[in-house]
Amino acid sequence: MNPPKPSDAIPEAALPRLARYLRKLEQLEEEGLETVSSRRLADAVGTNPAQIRKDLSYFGGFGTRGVGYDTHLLVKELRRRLGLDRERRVIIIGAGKLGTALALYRGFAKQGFRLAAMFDADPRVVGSDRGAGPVLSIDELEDFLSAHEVHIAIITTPAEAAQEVIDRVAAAGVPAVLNFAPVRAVAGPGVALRQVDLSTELITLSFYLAGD
Amino acid sequence: MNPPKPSDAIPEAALPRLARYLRKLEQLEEEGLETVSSRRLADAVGTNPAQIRKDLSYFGGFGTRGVGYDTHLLVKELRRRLGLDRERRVIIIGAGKLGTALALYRGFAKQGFRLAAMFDADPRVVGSDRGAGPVLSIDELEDFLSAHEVHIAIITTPAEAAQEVIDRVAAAGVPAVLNFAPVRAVAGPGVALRQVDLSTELITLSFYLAGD
DNA sequence: ACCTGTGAAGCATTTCACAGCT
DNA sequence: AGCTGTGAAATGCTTCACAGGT
Repeated sequence: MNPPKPSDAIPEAALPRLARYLRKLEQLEEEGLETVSSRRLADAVGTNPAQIRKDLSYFGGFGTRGVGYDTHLLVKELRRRLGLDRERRVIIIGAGKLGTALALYRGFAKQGFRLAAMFDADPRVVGSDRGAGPVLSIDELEDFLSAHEVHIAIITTPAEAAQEVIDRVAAAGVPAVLNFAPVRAVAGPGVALRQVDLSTELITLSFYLAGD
Repeated sequence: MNPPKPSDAIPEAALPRLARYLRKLEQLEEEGLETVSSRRLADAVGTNPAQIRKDLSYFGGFGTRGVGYDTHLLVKELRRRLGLDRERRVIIIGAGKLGTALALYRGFAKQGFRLAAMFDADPRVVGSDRGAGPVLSIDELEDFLSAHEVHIAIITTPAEAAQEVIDRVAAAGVPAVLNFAPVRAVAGPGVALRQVDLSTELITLSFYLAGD
């Protein structure tokens, strides 16, 4: 009867934009704006209106023709669709300078991410407080993960340790990993893995300088 | 989108990959591999051979048919084309936890990036040593930039300060900026700007969790 | 009059497939 | 035989343009 609809998923490329729209919308909401048009939002985030409408349409049309989008509703819907309507528990593995910097990042809690624990392998660091209560030993990782549901693991270990740690959290059922260690890690299916790589960013910039 | 495009020939999207190939090739070179095929490299970095050949072809064909690529030559050419065959001077603005973590990152120097100075606005931080000699006052920024050529400015200030600082370094002639502050900054033409945004990364991961 | 939602056009990037060199 | 380099096809993403609702 009904032809099978090729469920056109939301393009990977749209997600970072939707996150940006949300951040701006929350700001506009705080400023008391009740309604926002795609043009208004596009100007505010530096893109074009068609892009905004297309991106929002992946989550279903919740605008009003002739008017625009209800700011509150749009924020609420975006938060829900992006999975930000519930608390997300995060752990940081690697309590060095970078891990500590991320632990202290305030924008964290603002979007519903709660830092549940930090881990480190160095006995001199274990037990100290880096912003999320006492740093736990990496030996306690599996015990902790079987006692607490954790949604995202942030990896800020040295490069050599990263892949092993990722395998361990994945095996313990953590469904998403953000890797800051400067290696290309891999994760099995069912685990979302994103990489943030300083050296790649610097090299990309370096290319645009190449003619100096 | 953001950085200027000096050469239409090479897609923006290929640059991070080329940086990754380079890192892996340097590793293979150290292991004594004289020659590498696109298939071998593809397996090592987790992509397919056609992608590798296409990407390398943007820089001109320096492989040998029937054989593969000479590892040393390929490393040398990639380094040159990516602008890594000369020293790049970098400053970090914002000597907080994140700026300090980046300053201490060892992989930095390995690719020819030299940290020339760090700046901060907080008088309690100015003068202390965070890994690149004494932290300078942000008031000295313009003086420093007119006395020293700087290729890349890394911004690790609070969100509120980022845009102003970017305007200042851009006005002083710094051609590339890497922004870690959680705001979407803008830069005029002629300034390459890249953004690294923790909160966007977390939200993107959160989306893939949305059905929990 | 204004603004959304969306097919379709226009671009960009990735993958295929094979000619041509070693 | 093996592998690169590359047009061409396929796929994915962005922008256009307008029908349709307020």
